[in-house]
Amino acid sequence: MALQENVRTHIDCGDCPIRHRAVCARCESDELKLLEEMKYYRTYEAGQTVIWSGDKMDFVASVVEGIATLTQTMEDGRTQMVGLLLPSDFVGRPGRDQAAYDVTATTRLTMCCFRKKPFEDMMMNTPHIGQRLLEMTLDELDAAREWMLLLGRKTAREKIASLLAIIARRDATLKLSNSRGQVVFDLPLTREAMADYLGLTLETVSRQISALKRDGVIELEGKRHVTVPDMERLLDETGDDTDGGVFA
Amino acid sequence: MALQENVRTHIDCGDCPIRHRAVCARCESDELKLLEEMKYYRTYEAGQTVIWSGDKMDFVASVVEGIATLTQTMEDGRTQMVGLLLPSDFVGRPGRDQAAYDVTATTRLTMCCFRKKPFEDMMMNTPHIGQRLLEMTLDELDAAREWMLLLGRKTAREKIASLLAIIARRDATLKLSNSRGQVVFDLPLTREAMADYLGLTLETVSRQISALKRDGVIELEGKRHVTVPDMERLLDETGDDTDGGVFA
DNA sequence: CGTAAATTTGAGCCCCTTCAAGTTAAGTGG
DNA sequence: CCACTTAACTTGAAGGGGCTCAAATTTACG
Repeated sequence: MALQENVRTHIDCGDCPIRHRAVCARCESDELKLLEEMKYYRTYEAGQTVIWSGDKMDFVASVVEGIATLTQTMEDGRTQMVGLLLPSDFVGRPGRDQAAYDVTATTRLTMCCFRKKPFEDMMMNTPHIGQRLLEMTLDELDAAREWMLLLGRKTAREKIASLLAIIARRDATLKLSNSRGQVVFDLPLTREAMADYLGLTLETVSRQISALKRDGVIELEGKRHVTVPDMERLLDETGDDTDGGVFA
Repeated sequence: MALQENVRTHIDCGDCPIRHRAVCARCESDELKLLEEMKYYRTYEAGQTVIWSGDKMDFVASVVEGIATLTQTMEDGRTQMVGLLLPSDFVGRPGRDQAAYDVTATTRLTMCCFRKKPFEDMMMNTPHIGQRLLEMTLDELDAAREWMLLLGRKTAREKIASLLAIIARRDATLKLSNSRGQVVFDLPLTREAMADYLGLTLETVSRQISALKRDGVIELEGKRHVTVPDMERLLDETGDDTDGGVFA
């Protein structure tokens, strides 16, 4: 079992939970057939490293289930998370054979991997994959730029509120709770991972979470289970446009 | 002349200085012909706003000459630059009709604009444009992530050194000076623009530039003309891997 | 129940910001 | 050509937000 634990039996693309959002979203059934042939599943335990920066990558992949992080590290150990990978997100870059970032599973993680060479060949011949990948990459670029604003200009309190709002919003769409009422979710990240995401120390993260709790913006059960009694109130704390934008 | 100053006569794609690096880089001559029909040039003076965030965008464009910035602003005025647009860089997003960021010319700027609808149609039919755009977007995403590390984890001194190194390196490739010896260039940005890029105040930028000058890392003539006597030394100050990477 | 990891909390300090003033540089009109 | 104006930049002094170092507390788990 030890050796086999990160190998999974084959799943039919038609039954895949990320079928309509992943890089394969636009593929026709004949294209899916080709993908079926080059794909394989791998699973990782929480905390396991999926890829080390600089490693040779002979595959690209989609996150099927679980959460992973993309991080960059300086020589002296300073670490910055540069991406949070959720189900349907894409890992790896066609045309590059060495990983640029560390990829780490923060929960149990299942990935749908494609052997790189066949995948690249397919990208050349079928536009649907490249089109979808472009769309996803543009979305990621927008997310990265939003994060640049957070890292460069927001206060610690605003940073925490922003992170909580993002997680809350994501969970709200999944659980279809009324997004302006009470929202409940579990933090998928440790305080240290949050610090690495927000460009803070873990102590500051802890202090600001305590402060938000003290001020009634959030409620905590244990360390990870969060209740947001008033989403509007949390959004006020992020520093972002409140109205959500007639134009946005 | 006032009304006409931002309109330019037609330039043949074959003679275009960014022909081999822009979004059109992979196009065949028949594809270029199609682009010729939907393109037009516009120029802007230094300081002029090209697009306001939220504006309706009926075109996408390539920077032909000059430098522009992409910035995001919070309600209270805090601003963060999220991109620096150099010749051959692409502006706008196919499939989106409202600008997500402010675009401002920092020098005299010439752009090659494509009417959006025809451009999008062409992307559907000719893969070369989409392929190149994907490549460029992935590069931008990498740049944005490198910037996240800078914003989140670097000190003010390291931030300044990193910015100078990027500009120096870019100018070095253009002027083919020996990249490990003396490098000379002009800063294309004001202190305030640098501050907005680096997530600092303009006072801190000024102080750190003075400090680097005092320490002999750079020499200044006037406010904008910079000489780097020892590029290696400057790179040491950035906090990045010195060796440049056997693996990188 | 015991150990280690995750988290919280405290105290002091330092880097960067804020506020303020002074200096340099680049026009502009007389 | 020079006074005037304004934007860009530099420098100083003081304060604060987040960091560092340290210890206590909670939680997870064998």
